Amino acid sequence: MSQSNNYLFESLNKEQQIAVSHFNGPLLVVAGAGSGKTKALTHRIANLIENNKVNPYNILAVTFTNKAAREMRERLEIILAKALSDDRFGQPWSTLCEFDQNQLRAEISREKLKNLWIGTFHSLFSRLLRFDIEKYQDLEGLSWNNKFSIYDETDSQTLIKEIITQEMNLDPKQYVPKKIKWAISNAKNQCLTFKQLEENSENNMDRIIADAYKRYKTALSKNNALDFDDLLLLPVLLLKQNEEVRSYWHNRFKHILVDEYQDTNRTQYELIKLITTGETDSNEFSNWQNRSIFVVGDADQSIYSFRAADFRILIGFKDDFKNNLKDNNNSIVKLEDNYRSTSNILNAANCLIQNNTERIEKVLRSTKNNGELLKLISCDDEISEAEAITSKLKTLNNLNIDPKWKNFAILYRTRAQSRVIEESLVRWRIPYTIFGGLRFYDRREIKDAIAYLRVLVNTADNVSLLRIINVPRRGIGKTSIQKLNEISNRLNIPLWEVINDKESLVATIGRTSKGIDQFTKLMNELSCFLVNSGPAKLLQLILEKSGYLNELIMSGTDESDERRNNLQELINAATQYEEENEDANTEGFLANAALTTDNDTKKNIPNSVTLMTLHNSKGLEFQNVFITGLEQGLFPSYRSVDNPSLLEEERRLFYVGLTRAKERIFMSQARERRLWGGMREPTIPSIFLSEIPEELIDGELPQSSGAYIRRDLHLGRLTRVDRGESNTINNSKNAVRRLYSGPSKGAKWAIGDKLIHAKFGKGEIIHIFGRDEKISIAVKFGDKGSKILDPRLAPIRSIN
DNA sequence: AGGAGTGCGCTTTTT
DNA sequence: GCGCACTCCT
Repeated sequence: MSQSNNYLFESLNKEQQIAVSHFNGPLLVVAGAGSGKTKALTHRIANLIENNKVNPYNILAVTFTNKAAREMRERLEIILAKALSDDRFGQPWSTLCEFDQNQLRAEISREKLKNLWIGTFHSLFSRLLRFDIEKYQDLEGLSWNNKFSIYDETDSQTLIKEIITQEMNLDPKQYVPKKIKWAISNAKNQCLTFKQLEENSENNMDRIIADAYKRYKTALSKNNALDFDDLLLLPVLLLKQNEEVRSYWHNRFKHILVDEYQDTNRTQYELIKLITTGETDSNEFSNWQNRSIFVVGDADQSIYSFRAADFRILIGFKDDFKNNLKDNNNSIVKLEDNYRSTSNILNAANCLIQNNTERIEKVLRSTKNNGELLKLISCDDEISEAEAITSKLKTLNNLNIDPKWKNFAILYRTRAQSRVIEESLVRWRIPYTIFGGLRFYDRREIKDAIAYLRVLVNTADNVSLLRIINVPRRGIGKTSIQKLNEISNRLNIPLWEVINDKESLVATIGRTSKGIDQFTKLMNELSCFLVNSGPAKLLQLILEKSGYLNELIMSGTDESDERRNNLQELINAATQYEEENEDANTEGFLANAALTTDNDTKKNIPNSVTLMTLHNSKGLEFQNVFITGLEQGLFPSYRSVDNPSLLEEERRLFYVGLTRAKERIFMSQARERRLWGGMREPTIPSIFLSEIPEELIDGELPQSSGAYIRRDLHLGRLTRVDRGESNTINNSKNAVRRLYSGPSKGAKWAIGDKLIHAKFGKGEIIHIFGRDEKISIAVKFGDKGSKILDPRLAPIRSIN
């Protein structure tokens, strides 16, 4: 038997084989771009099941995106189906017709992989909560039940705004709900409760955030709702406090795999640790018999720290489980063979990323030839940049080198950059698909329809209730709603019950009660269908009986037609959901809808150029890649130019961009650019251009025009910063390099050194990160607090 | 109660 | 330049 499964290792290199055959204990797989990490993951799961005889029921495989989860499941199905092919049909997989292949895959999926948990963090742990949330004992006595709604960013922001303005009576201009939301989310992602936030608060703002966090939590509980962050935080709190629940999941999941480990945040990390070890204090754990934790990631591709992802978790993996390891050296495997890009591209990427201080040393080894040089295109302004890209596209297409538009991707740092490029593509009639933008489930009509479903499932959900109470119009205005809300709060009766009580309603608000009566009647009628009808039927009924559809038909505009189409698509999605899930119900569909983006369902224009942000390009590959807007203040972003750790993240983003390309890289830069519709401003070429060896670059060279845009720290405004010397620099390869030689080149810094900064004034060095040329210094500036600076870039000079 | 008009503020966004 | 959120007007 075991012999017959060697096929799992046939197509793997040595390091991949080590990763795949790993069985007991922790293993970190450092997987460079294009090194076949999905292959390692899927083959390992197959190996666990086929050779180690692990029950799929005991395996937990976690990803960050639905797309990655789906891809993993599909590839796993195929691997296992291949193994079954000989037995079943007496012939190899590749010779089977598509129908037989699909049959076999369906069988694998239905039988073998039925109990395998593979999915995103959020979907898997919301599933866990559906089982166990009622066992959670909150310190403040708050509770949830398993019909909970999942609030998206908009829903929770609505709630927070209400808390800030109504409950706390604060000025939303001074305390911007979006920022408060961000701060709360950040705390939740660090696994911090509002109490901890309160204790650590240093100023008024901190205290207000902690207070808002507390009230927000109460409000969520009142609505029987959770936000995205709670789907991870609550399981952590629950697993910590409830030994029984913890040991149940610990005993179930004996083999845990995490993809894109560099993107985990503290809460996700805690979660993984709790389930892996089954202990609240992981240092006590040592029994790795028939148990493993297998994480795959690349610190150099960590680009989501602004969402609280912390790649130091990956770097620290080795130490996390150190005490428990028999053999420390076996806890890390590096996949460095790259099967994607030419060696010129990889050399450029390797050199660039060397400039980062915080990383795990690794290189990308090419398995291909040199290929072409990286092409640098320098343009007058953003319009000629777009034109230059378009003309390059046309040339390559006409030369018949790459006769397909789908082989091109145009990447940019900010969405705003796409418009000019689109205009140019339209002008030259080049088909393109723009990636990202408004999510399907973020559309107004979709959110409305979903809100109806949510209220039917969970009548406590006031955010949804208030969204639809007057949609379509029932003549229920702001004042009546305010009154009803007041009654609800005063008497501590859920809003739904207040409006569902006809008699007291007439007594309190009189005439407007007619519209509300209409609404509650509708909802009561619809709720009869909740148990016996699936979500598709229910949606159909909602849209018909509420008059929503009618209103759209009556208005008859293009926009309303589009909305109707979208609603039809929502019903189709519900139907599909029912078909794909045996025990499909409306609750499940709602969870699915909340946690699904439509990037996968989006209709792509066939054979078109792809436009997307650099962030969106992670995990993809293209034959030819354009990286645009390589200017200081744009890429790297103006928020990062004088912050070393943010700059390192921008550099990783550029690294991600470079490593998307198989054959060719085009980098473009404009000497002047119009930002936010203002004046055209001269620019400085991106520092990253100077970090790629000259001999790898072919191109018209960037001219520096001597200014870059950055945020003025005092005014909070964007200002143009002149660099006197840079005007004199002309067309020379050294131009870019010379620009960054900065005022403090060659200066040696030590802890305790005193210096003066152009903006922050006098300060003292309290810590030094990195060494040699690549240091950053932590400086304490009297009342301005501490900053981390790059001594090569910061406007500083030493004083003694 | 709801539509038109004005002013402000601006990165990236797996879920 | 553009979206949005809030205000004022009807």
